[in-house]
Amino acid sequence: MKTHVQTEIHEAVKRSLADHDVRYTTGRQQVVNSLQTASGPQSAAELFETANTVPLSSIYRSLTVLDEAGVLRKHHDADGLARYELAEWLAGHHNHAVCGECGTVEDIELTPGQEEALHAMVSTLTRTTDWELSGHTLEVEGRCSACRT
Amino acid sequence: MKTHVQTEIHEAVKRSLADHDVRYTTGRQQVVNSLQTASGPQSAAELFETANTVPLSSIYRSLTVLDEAGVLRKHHDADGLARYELAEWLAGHHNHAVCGECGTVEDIELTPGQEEALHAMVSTLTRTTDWELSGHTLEVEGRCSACRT
DNA sequence: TTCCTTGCAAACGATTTGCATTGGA
DNA sequence: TCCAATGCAAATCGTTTGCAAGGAA
Repeated sequence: MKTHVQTEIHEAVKRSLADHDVRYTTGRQQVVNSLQTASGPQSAAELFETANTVPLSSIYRSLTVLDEAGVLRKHHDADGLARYELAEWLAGHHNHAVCGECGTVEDIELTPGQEEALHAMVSTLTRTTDWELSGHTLEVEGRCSACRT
Repeated sequence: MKTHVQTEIHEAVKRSLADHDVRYTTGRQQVVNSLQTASGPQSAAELFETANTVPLSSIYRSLTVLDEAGVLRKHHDADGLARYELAEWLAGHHNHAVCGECGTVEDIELTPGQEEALHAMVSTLTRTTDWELSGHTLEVEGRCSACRT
């Protein structure tokens, strides 16, 4: 697993979309650009402000297509609002710290050793459940620096 | 942190609600009962089916009140649907397996040794972030037994 | 009595979709 | 050319809320 440099990302996305028989149009590129430069997961409304030449409905459709192609990772904040970020294979694996007070989500990185330990942990679960397990995320909760003050 | 036995739970919930100056009505008790016996986080619609003497809007209101009183834990599935479960201090700590295909969430328990390892991991994070960390959940993703067939 | 709570229906808001038009391979 | 993609408006659907009736302290 490795992180792609910015210029590589569009190529990688284009390939992924091609595999799904969809085009990498300028509207979709704008969405990827915004997500790439954003400091955290973005909602459709936020992306609409960033790239306001693209109508909201198109942004929703772009997000859906990109998500289905495995380019994005979708999650929801405390209010249920959908937020997207580039998928792990594009932006790298990371875990999340969720603020119980304001709902902010911040990316957290573990040491390779810790990630390895997590991975081993998940492996043992394969034996105790009848699921086919593929990935993991450690979600840590607490209060972010802003809410602590 | 300890798990309460079933009969204790209602007492604990009643006390929590009293602290927030709200009553523990029969409608709210039904919601807690359903959550208690469920195998995973429940949506308002699912709770409505289980306790269909209580109208949907009341279930929503009960969930909101119980959540604000710290009795419940709220999260969202892949489709953004809100799902609730009893808070950890009532039902005990556990982790989640999320099916990437159907969105089902199932509770997973780790061994005490694994939980200890996770806890240690979170402790080290306290030193590398400026957050005040309080809890953690390991989210494992994969395909549930039903979707594998 | 005095509030809190409930039921019902109407209102909301994020997201989706129908359909005619546009645009890229 | 041909079909995917777009824009706009209308439709969906989970969730919230206003208001009058019911209930517990």
